[in-house]
Amino acid sequence: MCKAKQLTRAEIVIIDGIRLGVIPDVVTYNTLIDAYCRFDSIDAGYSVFHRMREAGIDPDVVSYNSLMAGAARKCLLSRALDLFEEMLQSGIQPNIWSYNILMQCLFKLGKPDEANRVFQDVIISSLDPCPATFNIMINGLCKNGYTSNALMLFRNLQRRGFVPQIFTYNILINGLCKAGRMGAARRILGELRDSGHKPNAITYTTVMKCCFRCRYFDGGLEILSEMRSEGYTFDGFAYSTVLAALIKIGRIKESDEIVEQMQASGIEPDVVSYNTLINLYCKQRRFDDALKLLDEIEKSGLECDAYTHTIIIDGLCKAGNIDGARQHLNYMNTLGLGFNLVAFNCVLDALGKAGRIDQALKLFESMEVKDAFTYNILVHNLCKARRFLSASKLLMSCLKRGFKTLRSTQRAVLDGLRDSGYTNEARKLHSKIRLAQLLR
DNA sequence: TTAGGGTTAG
Repeated sequence: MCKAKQLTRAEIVIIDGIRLGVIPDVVTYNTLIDAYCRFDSIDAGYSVFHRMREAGIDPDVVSYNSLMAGAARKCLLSRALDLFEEMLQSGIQPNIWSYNILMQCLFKLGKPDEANRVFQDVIISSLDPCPATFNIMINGLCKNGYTSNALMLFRNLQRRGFVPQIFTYNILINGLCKAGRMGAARRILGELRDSGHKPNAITYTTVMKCCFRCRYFDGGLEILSEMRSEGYTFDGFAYSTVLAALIKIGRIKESDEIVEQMQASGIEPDVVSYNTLINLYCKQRRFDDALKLLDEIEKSGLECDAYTHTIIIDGLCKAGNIDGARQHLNYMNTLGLGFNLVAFNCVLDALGKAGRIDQALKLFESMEVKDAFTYNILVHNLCKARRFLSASKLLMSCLKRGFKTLRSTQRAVLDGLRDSGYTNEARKLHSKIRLAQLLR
């Protein structure tokens, strides 16, 4: 039975109770508010909240915390802040959890200074901060780019007797990895092991992802096998991470092995796992297998998404079947998936690479949205077709729009202009490029 | 009630 139905049944039980003279109290209502916010919607939680008032029962701090947490979970951050205000105005004293949620919302809103002010207030108040309070602070600081401050807070807390939890270590390791501070991340990982905690699945996937991001693929694969030997169950997320990383660097044989392991582990693939597999088959030019997977997705009750079709389009382009790719692009439009910039960019590049530059230009004109990829692709292909003046004009309009241009794109145009005798044009373009760099 | 993570293009 789904959660919403279970909740409806829970309410029926309460109504039956009322008929029998059992009046629900604030705890019963709070349980329902929390469950509705968690498994249904914040509005459903609100509805219970109002009915509670109508029944003459006053909401308490737990009722407000449940609503605030529900709003924060759904990223309705200003709504959560309004609830905090409303609680204060109703004369209800917020507890440490109200402040925890408030800090979390302020961090998510990109207001670390305000979150820090709340934290300082908590510290000097009579409220007892709990481990989650510190974890929320460390995480919020990391997420807002204040990794050094997060590390400093961590050390200060340790000096004052705070014993970090696995949560704390994971938050910090993730923050340091994302900030590129690998040495510090490694030190904290060592401290985690020394503390007697065992790294958990989250620690492993965090570090593994970081290895892949730094292009340290063998290190990532080692973590994968260590994780397996430690008995951690792998899920679709971990497999897709590894698989996508291997495909990207062209280690196709190892990709096949991962697919076998994934299939043997009995994990039910979701759309993203299917998409990653389709990408692998496309890279191997196994289009029949890729199309079989499309059928399998539909049969399993899942729906192909924009990624699925874009991967197919790119695969067809890379295999030289541009007309097939264009057909699939049209088909994609009929599915109501909307305009997909990546798919258009793939076709644009394929047309250019195949020497069909006029068709590429026509496609470019027809595109309702363009990005840095679009411009760089076309500029490169115009250079390939030795149409350097057009390439230069396009590159300038790309710079004017504030899009990033690749150094290789700039070089292709400048060299081409000079080699073809357009030295004035080359000088003009060069100064425009330098100006754009200065303004960045 | 606080932590991580997956898919496409130059």
